[in-house]
Amino acid sequence: MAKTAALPPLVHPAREEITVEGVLRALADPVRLAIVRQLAATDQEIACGGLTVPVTKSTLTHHLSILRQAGVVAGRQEGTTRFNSLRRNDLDALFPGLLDGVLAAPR
Amino acid sequence: MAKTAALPPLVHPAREEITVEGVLRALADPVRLAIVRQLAATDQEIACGGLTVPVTKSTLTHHLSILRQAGVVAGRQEGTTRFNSLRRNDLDALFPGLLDGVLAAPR
DNA sequence: GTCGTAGTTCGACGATCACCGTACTAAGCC
DNA sequence: GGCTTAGTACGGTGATCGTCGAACTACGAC
Repeated sequence: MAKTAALPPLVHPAREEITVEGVLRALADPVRLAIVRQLAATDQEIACGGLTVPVTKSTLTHHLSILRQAGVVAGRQEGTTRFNSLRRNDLDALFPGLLDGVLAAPR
Repeated sequence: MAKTAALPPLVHPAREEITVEGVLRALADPVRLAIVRQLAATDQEIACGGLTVPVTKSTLTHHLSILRQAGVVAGRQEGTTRFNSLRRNDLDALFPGLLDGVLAAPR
């Protein structure tokens, strides 16, 4: 049948749907924090394969899914590649200072 | 024998010992977030019994212990009463904006 | 002394979570 | 067509977590 629009269900919460607790929960994991730091450091999209994390692909997918559902990162599909970016605007608007405070941390 | 100094084992991490991840983990729970919000709202010490949370005393003790170990709250013993306060200075110094961002959240 | 109050400690239980390997789909290239 | 690469979906497992009740300690008042 109509074949296309193949991929992108890719659900993201609207800005109003993002909760502090969800964001905190998402950030409260070393792997996910590392992902967020990398996204924040480059300030541009990074494909899954471009992220440096000490877990397997399936676990990485899991973490990205959590970050996406929490509203921390956005995903954009292009071919077989999924580009991830930080939803800095939304987070700064909702919780001003939170992200910067986290990223300002010593490590 | 030497009778006193009865109280304060009560370990708190030094400011340098506080980690972002620990703080995020501590805040990533509805009950603990409620505790922090109450402490921030009154901006003064609150005894365990003065906190309004939907859990039993033993669970409350557990949550306060986690918050204390993470460096989010400080505990001061006085008689049988334990007074808890937010370590706002330390948190603001380490992660400027983090706490305010969390507290600024809609709910 | 006895009693009540404030809070902690100790299991224990159920739920959630992070992690993995395997199997799978989709796109691009030969 | 077949092959490879990018990433997801599906169990499954072991660990951690939030919760509770019961037993306990410490202080204060009577």
